[in-house]
Amino acid sequence: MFALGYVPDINARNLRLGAGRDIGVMVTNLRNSFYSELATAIEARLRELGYNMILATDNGEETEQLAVIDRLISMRVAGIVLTPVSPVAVERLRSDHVPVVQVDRVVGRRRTDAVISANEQGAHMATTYLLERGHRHVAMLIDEVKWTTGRGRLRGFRAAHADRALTIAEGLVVFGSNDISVARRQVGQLLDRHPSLSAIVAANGLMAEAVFRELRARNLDLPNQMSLVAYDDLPWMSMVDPPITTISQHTVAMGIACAELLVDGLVAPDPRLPVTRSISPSLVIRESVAPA
Amino acid sequence: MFALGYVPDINARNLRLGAGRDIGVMVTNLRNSFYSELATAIEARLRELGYNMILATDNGEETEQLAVIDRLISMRVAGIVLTPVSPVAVERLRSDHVPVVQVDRVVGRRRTDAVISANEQGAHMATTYLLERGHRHVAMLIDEVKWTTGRGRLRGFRAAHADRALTIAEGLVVFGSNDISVARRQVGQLLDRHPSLSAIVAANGLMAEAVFRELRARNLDLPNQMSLVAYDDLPWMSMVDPPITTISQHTVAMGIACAELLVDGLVAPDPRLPVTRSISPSLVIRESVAPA
DNA sequence: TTGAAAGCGATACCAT
DNA sequence: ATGGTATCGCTTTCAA
Repeated sequence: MFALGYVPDINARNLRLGAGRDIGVMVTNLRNSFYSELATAIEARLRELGYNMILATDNGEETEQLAVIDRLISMRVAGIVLTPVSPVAVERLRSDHVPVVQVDRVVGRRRTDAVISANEQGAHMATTYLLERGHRHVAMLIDEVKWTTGRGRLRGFRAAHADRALTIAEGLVVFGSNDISVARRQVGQLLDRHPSLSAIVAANGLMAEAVFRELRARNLDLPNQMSLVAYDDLPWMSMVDPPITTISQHTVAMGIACAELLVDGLVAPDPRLPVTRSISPSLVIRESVAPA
Repeated sequence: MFALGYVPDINARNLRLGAGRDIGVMVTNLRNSFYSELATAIEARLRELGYNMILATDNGEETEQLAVIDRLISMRVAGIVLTPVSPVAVERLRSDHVPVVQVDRVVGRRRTDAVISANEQGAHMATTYLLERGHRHVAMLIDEVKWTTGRGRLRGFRAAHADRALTIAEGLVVFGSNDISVARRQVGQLLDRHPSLSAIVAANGLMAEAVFRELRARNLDLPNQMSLVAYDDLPWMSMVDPPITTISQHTVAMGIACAELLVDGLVAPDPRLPVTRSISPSLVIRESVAPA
């Protein structure tokens, strides 16, 4: 009989030490592969750095996010990485002196460490790619502008037009629902009302899916009758015909940055100023864009 | 100043009580949406039952699985749901008296609670659907038969032929690599060597992707030159053209069953015999099959 | 070098 | 009812 079977009690250890080597990671959900890839990358890097990830989801709901935060605090995690939903959640962590890294978007007035994608730059690239190919009636389908993510993407879309002294016609920025079937209907309306439209920028994976499905349902030829640039490189985008040109956010790099930034703050002898790491996205060119 | 800011220490509580209301859930990875959907469903049901999920992944590696198990045991979780990799992992839990539910596959001689999909039945349905449409040279592309999952699916494929007194030609069962590019090459060889082949059953999502990509690369008309039935209903399968006919495992139902089975065992006054819940899959008919 | 004891925070129990 | 106290297992400290 060898010592197999004995496993130290982490609870006792954490209790004695006040905190352990667990890091809470909270994302919106696991179905969206942007989040699950992000979590996977964070976990891998944390492990290398000697920490464990405690993964939780909040469905993008403020109440759930607050509940999860309480749970993580009660576990005395050493720090938290989260896709923030509400400034009060972040403020709660700050006031409890829990090291925080906000990822994907940033909320609140007081700054914390953060890892974001350069959304404005990404949308600018996507839009410019279309304008360069002669498109003059380009729409953006976007689900929200209440977070930095959506705001940045919309800004990039506008800036790309402004750079070439082009104006965006009324009604070409449409705010899509997160419910895919209503988003599809919105795409339909857009198509009906703007016959001159020749290209669409979809501000995230779900919006891209709505556009793609509606175009196919209407038998519109992608890319010849309508061009599409998406945002986020999801698995289906390389499988469909034609494969979709899109902006990749380099999710793995973002996850690695989250882990490193958090641990860096943890081991720092004294508090430093919050730092924001911005990861540049890139355009992955496939076949969903044709010249106007 | 109200009582905000005080959060009880779960570590102290768990230490005192010996175990808490945390349930460990271990799956292979989070990128495969079968697993992430499963985890999501388990978490939702656990939460309703008053438990928290601690999610971990093991990349299908025995050493990682054992390490994760130690970590979960050291946290004194009340029980564990896992997609098992190795009998020794399960035996380890058993000998530590940790309630276990095996999900998706079952390992080891000693039985524990388990939730599995009726793999044989699913593959039987998929194969029969093809045979009924006149296909006589049907291949199965399968990644493994070392687990109950793959063994069941292969058995179903064989049984469907046997039921109609049909034989499966030499070389029509091909063991595909988990590396998608080598799996594609294997599909290519299959196609080259068996010109009479008219349909393929892909035993999981990855194998289906390999078939789909190789058919498209060769400009083979799906379904008219080659029919395909997949296993697992992944997001891309409804987006491609033609959409893929496949076997849905009812992942959400499986997750719910895991949570309920585990909690049932937890609250039972005294130990009961292990129970296995088998969830019947169903065929979702789309457009990747044509008559022979 | 080795060993004994204090203390972390929540809980259960017992005594008041 | 109400409050004081021992206890869980681990780490740290202090003494022998």
